[in-house]
Amino acid sequence: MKGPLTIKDIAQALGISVSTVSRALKDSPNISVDMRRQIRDYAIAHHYQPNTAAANLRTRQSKIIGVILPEFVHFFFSSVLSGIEDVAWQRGYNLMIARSDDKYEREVNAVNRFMENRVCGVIASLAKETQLFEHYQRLIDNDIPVIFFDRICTEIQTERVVVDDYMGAFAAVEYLIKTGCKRIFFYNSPLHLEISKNRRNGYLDAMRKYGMPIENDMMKICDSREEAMIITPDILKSENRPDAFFAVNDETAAGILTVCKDLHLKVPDEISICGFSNGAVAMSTDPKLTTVEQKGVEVGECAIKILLDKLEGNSDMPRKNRIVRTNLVVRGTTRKI
Amino acid sequence: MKGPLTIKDIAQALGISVSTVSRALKDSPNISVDMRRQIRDYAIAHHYQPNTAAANLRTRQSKIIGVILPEFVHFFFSSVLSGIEDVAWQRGYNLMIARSDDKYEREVNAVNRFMENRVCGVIASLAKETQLFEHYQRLIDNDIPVIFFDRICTEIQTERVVVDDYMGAFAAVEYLIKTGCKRIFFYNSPLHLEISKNRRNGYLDAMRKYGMPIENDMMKICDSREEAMIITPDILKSENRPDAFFAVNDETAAGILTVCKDLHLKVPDEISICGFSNGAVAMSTDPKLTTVEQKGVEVGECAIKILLDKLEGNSDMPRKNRIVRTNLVVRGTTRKI
DNA sequence: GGACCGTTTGCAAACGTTTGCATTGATTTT
DNA sequence: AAAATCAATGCAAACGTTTGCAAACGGTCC
Repeated sequence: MKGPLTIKDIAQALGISVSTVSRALKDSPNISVDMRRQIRDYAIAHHYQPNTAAANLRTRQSKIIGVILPEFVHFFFSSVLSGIEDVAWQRGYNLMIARSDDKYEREVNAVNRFMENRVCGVIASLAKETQLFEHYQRLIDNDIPVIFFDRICTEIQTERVVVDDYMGAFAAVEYLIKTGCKRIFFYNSPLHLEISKNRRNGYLDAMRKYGMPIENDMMKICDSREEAMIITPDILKSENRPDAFFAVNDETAAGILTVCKDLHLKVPDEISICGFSNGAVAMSTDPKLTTVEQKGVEVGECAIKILLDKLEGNSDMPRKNRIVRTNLVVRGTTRKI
Repeated sequence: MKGPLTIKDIAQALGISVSTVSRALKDSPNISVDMRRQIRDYAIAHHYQPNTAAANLRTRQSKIIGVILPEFVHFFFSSVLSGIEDVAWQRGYNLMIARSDDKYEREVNAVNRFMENRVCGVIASLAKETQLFEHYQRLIDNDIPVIFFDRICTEIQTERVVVDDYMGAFAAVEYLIKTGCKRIFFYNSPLHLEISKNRRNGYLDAMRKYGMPIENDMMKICDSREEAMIITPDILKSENRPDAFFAVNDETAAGILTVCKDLHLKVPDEISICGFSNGAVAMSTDPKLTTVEQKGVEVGECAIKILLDKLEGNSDMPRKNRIVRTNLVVRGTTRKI
């Protein structure tokens, strides 16, 4: 019946009042040092664990931050989560987590639950499906700051942290061009995502800069290994086949690579391939994948730092967007310069 | 100053008492249907979000379950998390998450924070470093059920869910033997982990069953690509070199594969390789990796189902351990039978 | 017309904290 | 010697729920 030890129990045991215990436990200078020591000792000896729910109720603010990710089994997203966890942990915050599974409905549900649990802030990357944003607006309206990363929402006025998709794509395509590729195909994600637009612009600008002809069917919507395995063979068998692919993630690039090998096309001599992410698969293919490194951990750290600074009022920097640089990791699926 | 809408606000607005509102919102039959409708409508119209912290305080039990993982950027662990999230979500529970980073200290800290947040249960996989378990015992002592998975703790009396490491290893090694391998090396994780012992036993029993000679230096402690890249070359250059490797995870297996190719040894003709996990890298190597599939999602689902059933008292099944079967996925790094 | 009953609602205490303010002694000032 | 100051502690209300119990109401029964 009796739950865990409370400050009331401590007060009773020591014959003092709860307020004294409460203050002593937070090292208030109002309490004499030996009283503080006495209380602290008792608390430790009896494994006192403050009930944060009660404290939160009273102070109307929690130390829980909500994180919404499209997927967990995903190199980039789990890296971001690692980054978030690391600094949240250091600064005494807890993480509540939800997975949208790229579904709008689940995302809305996650937001609702976070509100019910009175998280003090939210970090999110949009589900692919999501096109409405009132749920996030509701958070903002309730003074719960929201930070978007990667799959950001431009319709809501809030901070964002993204990877430099434009420059990543630009640099990759430029490298392909400089190593002599003439016909560079681009496999991209659906275009309503900001990241897709930015990568597309990077691709296009690089192509234009070097006066490469661009045809519409050089750009495909394809962002998984499975899709790549399906659409790539036909493309490679056409008379006017590409001599390079730039794919939106490493899995897709790996799929392309597999198809190339099946068709006995030499990589990188006949076909160059470049991915995006630099996850575990990039090191496992043969040859190893040239790819754009996306520093997930850094993105996560950055997002939570912005959030915590905002929460704690250290927002000396009112900058709204933060761009984490990408960099091209050249390996075996592209030629040398 | 005024925070979110409370039942008190609703009561006031409707000129009724808070208890009526509270009961109506939980569809108590004590409240007349039109009163219930009225209250519900108002609540929805004004986006009422119950304050779970307050409710938890009163009822002394939360709907938050704590999850401790060694790592997030890890195919198996993130799969497990996915499984956990999925059924937690369906059954109305929230997830609080922590990463031990394989450090004992961080694990203890995570447990403490979970206790402070009054999670109703914990699912954990031990950090590699952990050899003391009083922190988990403290949870149990406070009636917070703990379920271990994969890296389980045998010193604590609680439920566990593991993958069938023994049979996974046995089947893999048996397959290698049946395809003609004679000298099978085994790269394992440190032996204080239960999973390592079980896989070792699977390896040994399979070897014994077929009368294969076992030498001590055929078993190495090596569970990362980097280590594999370091120790494997020497092994392959020795006069009495192995003709097969069984590795404790896919990354390690991929490392071995890379070394083999560097040394121009034909896989699988001269050397067979089998991994463990069946993650993304298993599909990306060339040839694709033969590996023991470890159904992470299933493990996660299983763990949380056991936990929730226990919490909700549907523990009609008092079984303490649950073993999720593994199965051998034969691909290109082993010969055909 | 009083006793009884069932349905619907309200009262008030509790959950474990935090915190403004009051109280208590002790010490210093006038 | 009374007044003022100060440090240390206690009182009590509040945070937003839940829930046992009492109250009110209308009706039914004898």
